[in-house]
Amino acid sequence: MKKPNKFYVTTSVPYVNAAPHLGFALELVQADVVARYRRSKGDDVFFSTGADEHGAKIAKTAEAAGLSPRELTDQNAGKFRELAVRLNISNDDFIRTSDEKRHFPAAQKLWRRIAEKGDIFKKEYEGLYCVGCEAFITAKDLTDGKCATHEKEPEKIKEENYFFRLSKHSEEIGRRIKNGELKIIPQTRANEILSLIEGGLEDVSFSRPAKDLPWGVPVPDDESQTMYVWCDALANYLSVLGYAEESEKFKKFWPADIHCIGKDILRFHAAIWPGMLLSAGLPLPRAIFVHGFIGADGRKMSKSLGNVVDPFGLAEKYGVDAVRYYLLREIPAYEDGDFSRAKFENRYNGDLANGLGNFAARVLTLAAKDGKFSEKNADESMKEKISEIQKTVEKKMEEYRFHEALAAVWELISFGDEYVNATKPWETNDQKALVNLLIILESVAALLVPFLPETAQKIISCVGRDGEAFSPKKCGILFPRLVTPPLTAENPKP
RNA sequence: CGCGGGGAAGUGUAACAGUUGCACACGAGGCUCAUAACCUUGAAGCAGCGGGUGCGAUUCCCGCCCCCGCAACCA
Repeated sequence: MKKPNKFYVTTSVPYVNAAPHLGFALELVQADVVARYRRSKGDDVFFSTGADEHGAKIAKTAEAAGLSPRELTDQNAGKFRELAVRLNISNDDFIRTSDEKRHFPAAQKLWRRIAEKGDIFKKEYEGLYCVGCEAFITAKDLTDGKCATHEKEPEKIKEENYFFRLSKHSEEIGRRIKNGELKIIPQTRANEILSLIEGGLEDVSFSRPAKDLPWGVPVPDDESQTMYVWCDALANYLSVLGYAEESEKFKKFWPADIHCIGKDILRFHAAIWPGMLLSAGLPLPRAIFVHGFIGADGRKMSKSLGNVVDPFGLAEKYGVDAVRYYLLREIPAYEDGDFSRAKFENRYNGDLANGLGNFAARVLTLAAKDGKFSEKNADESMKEKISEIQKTVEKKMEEYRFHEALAAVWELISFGDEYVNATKPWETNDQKALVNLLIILESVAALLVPFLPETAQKIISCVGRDGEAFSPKKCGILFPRLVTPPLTAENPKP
């Protein structure tokens, strides 16, 4: 028997400075589809997500809320964990960077490995420090020599930090990306990062004085310094597997087969992270999948605009699979997308209620009347279409084009609807047609398992296959059609 | 000259050097198993602007305009 492939998929670890929003829900759902798809192909999958919890911003937010950083991050990380549950995400683990037992030793071990290679060095850093921001700022934050947000002149401060010699690995990183050992999807993102590397990567700041940043992972053998984000947050991909103790899990699953990330953190994952791994002598991830951002009503989603979409509320109102469907179908996998109530309800009614739901209902109602069927009565007329769609879905999934994979599945639904109209089983009671329809419906459901696990399962159980026999039963309404008041001049908002 | 992405029916999208395809919405017809759903069919785009190369450009090249990201911790 063939040993199953191992497959390690991750989301990034979101910064838990605030409650999760729809953008991270997108990442979770995309990674989940990958994980479920690989499992369905027989791979041995490990799927991790988690939370990035350190840094000055968290410390500040906590203070403002009258909480300790620990209290705040417990609260917020809890929400992210809950989001994964709510969205029916099949992650195998959830790693928190504030986990002193699991994460700290891994991050510190990685640091030591890099240090042993001579790639960490101390350097005096001189910069403009704004007391209001409690952070270093750069020239672009200045207006008339003053901090744009606090209207104060920044002070010149000298600080001693550790740096990581990223520059040394520049060429090798570029080489690996070019030859496909580190694949970046989509290609445009690879081009972007390559052009950056072309210019040579600069060394990056790797620590902060502990007095300024007490909330973080201590630098090994130097209590006066705390790790800056890179060696801390990125190390989650190792710590979740038990890197510190070289566990079996780590040996089996590293390197990651795919990191799912947002475009904003591409640089860190495609430049700094590979640089660190090269230095530490660890294999590089095989691929990085980069999704875009979700806007709301055509604008950027942001707290200050007050248009942040809450994924919990959506799941509550429309159901988990509806949210998953929207994210996977409406948002182009490689690009930015948009969320609006109208678009959501359009997709819901058009594709889920009228499309999938209605097709399932009509087939099952027709078939349930007669009770029992045997696959032997099926003919070949629709087999070709089914296998064509299966092939398309497979191909699209290999390229992580989730929206196009779903579009293909809906082609099969449409084919099924046409088939019902053409064969008129309610009139002819044609057994062959009914079995064919059950098989089409079953194929649709099978293809949807990674995308809409709940719904797919429901359909599969209603189709009622037992070996070659089917005993279908009515399924109830899968997605009740939404009735919205018509948009009129007097009533422009639903 | 910082880097990159994009401008196509009302909206959203795909492919492509050779009569622009699809989806939703809209019009007409059909059907009645189904969630007023489904099927057929129609109308609707001189492809941001200007130039170049070609027998021929939406597609390749150049310039411009507009939008949007990134520019070392916003998913």
